[in-house]
Amino acid sequence: MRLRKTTACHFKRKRGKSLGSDYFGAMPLYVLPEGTDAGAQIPAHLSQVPIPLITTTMDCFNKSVKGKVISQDPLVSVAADDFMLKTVIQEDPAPGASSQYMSISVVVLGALAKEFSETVNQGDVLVASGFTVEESSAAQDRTLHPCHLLLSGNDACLYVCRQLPPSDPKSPSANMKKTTRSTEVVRRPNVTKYTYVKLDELKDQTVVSLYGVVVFFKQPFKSRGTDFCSSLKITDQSNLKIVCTIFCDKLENHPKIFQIGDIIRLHRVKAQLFNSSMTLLNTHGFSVVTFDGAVGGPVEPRASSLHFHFDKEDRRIVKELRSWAATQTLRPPLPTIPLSAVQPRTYFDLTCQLLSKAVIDSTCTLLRVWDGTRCSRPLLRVIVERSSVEGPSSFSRQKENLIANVLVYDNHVMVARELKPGDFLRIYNLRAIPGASKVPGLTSNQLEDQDHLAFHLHGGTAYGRGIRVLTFEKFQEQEESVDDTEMLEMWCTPPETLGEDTVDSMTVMSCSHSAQPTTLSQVKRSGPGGTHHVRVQLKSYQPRRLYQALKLYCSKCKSIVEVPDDELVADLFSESCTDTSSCSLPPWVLYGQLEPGNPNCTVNIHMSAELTARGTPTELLFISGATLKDMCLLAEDYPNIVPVRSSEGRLALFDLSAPFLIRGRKKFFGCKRCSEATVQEPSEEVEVIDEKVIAEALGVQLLQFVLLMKLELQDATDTLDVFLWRDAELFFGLSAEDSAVNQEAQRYIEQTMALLCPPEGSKGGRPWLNLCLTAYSGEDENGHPQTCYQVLHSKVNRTFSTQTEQDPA
DNA sequence: GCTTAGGGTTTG
Repeated sequence: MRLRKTTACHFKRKRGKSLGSDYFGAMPLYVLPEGTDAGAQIPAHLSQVPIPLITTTMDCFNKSVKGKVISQDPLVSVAADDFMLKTVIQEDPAPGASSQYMSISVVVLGALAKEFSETVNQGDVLVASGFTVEESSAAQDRTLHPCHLLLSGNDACLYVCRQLPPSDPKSPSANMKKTTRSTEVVRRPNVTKYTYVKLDELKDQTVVSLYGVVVFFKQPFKSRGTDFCSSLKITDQSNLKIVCTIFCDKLENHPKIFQIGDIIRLHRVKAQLFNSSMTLLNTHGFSVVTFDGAVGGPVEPRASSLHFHFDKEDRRIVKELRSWAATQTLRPPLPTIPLSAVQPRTYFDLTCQLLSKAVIDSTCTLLRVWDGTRCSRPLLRVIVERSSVEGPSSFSRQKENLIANVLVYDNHVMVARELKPGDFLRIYNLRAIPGASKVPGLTSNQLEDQDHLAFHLHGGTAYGRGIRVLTFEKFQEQEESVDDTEMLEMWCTPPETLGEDTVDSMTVMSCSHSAQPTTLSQVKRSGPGGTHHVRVQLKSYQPRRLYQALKLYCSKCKSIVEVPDDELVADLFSESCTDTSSCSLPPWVLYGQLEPGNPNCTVNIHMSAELTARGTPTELLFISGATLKDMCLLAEDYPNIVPVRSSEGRLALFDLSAPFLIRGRKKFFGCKRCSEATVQEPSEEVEVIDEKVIAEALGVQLLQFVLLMKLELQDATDTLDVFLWRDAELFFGLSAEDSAVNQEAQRYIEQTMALLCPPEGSKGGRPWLNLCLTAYSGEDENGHPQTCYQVLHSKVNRTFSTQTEQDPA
């Protein structure tokens, strides 16, 4: 078994260091040797839960779930260096057992998802731990569990047990027995070394693999047969231009081509002579990967299949083709132009955001879009019935001036049906048409708009005509090339708030900086030392469970430590209960015993002579021989309980793994590093006895409860991990100390996070947040400098009501 | 299992 550091070790190493963004980073995936029994290799503290018994209310601590990988979706890149992957695992049914809910979806997030995609094959046996259980929104059948496992963050852990191939895949007898599907199941990495041919080496009826530069492409369109069809033309250093046709029933398996100049790698395509020209057609086992064509840009494969071969040699070929292509005139001078640069009667590609849409008739759909720029010509208004509009049916006058009405026809109507308001689109071969052209169902008052521009996407796929929904990264890439701050602002502003007097936000800032709002990509470029105001959405946050966000902070040595577990504390106290050795008492102590509730224990009470002299003997009690439960019961009646024990014949405090003080429901802890604890009574001068006074008297460096969360923020330009820590109490409007003991407060924080980051697919979407960020120099886990970010001076627009609070400790 | 399309001189 490949051993990795555990998250606990990871944490320990970080103690006392400034907060780096790796704080929640390490997520292990263990690969067990082939053929081993997964069960024998899994840590013994994990107890396996059968898949049908999984519920959202189960305690996931030290639990594991085991199953065979029966399907895997491709790795989804949700942001730079952040990934998501969905897989389904299935448990072998016990003989005679019902087959209900024998399989469950597993959603893996972050770096673990990437590692998973590179490591795990269908058929492997998986053991997952450190997961949470969520209700699944996916359509369910009787075999698939209505919940899914979420593996995210620190505790997520996967053990992979490889299945040995049933036999030599190359042997003819094995091939006879196997279906196409099972060859995929046992596909091993690194078995095939591909050789790539140049376009002038193609021979009729041969199956080859090759690289090329895209010089023409159509978005996949529905063929008359069963598949979608992608049609493209590619070239390479041989300067031949070859038409390539790809049939595939799944859209996601089609080449992800965004623009002319993209690099494409094709595996297992067949060369065919057609009309005396060589053409290429996909054949069995076909796969495709594409890359951006920009010289010097990152070589990031855009693949749909989970298993694809990619190595240094591929990287070299991509770079070589890019350099070659740069010397050719392949790229159109303007790949896409903004609305502000559109000329009447021209065809162009438009990158835009869909605001609303309306079906006009069976052959025509209206898309209302904008790209943040103002068209130099007035835009045609198209009036449609309110009831047929999906999305807002009207916008303010100011917004209307920015909105282009795009009429899409025929085959594009089907594509338009799938679009959702808010989607970012690229519309290829869009035509700008002046005047009130005939639009089905339009009223005569449209004639007023004779000079106004309308936009048509004609039927058919000629000239690459089509619509593509842009992924976040693609949009971001487009964004980076825009050097117009006004447009940046537009892009970054949610449509529903632009131009309105009140800019809604779930948060308000209380800082005095006059910083102008900026984008996350600008924040990233600025480096450490600055303060920034951003308008963002909360994409995700860690940890998901509030108790994991509660930490203890030492203001002296600046370290952050975990809150000791109640069970461990209880064990410590219980252990000392059995210790009956006597000890000498300090001269200031008055001693008494309590009626033993438990015959094995003697609860000893020690009081301060000073306080007794003042007439308040029970204001501070030093208690030994009591369990945690007893201590807590005493704390209900006495304001300050200090747990003590006998150590080497003397009265002593516990090791600081235990609370040094219990006040009501609150437990207070001391810093192990900064405390020199001894049993002492408070000095004479003090009037009010509180945790600070007691800590000082005992030589304990008091630890402060803090909330520590990592938020992943997003806007249209980028994503950014920031910490919520120093001002977390301000952010939520309640104290971390209270939230440690108050269930209402805990629920309030969890509800607030759910409001800021509603689950996928919920109504209303993610709210926008105005936040003040500070950038500072921190360290990563290797002690290398790294810029970290914190949310400061920002408060959620919500109030925690303490009315329901019964016991304010 | 086979087919689909085979770029294109757009035009509501």
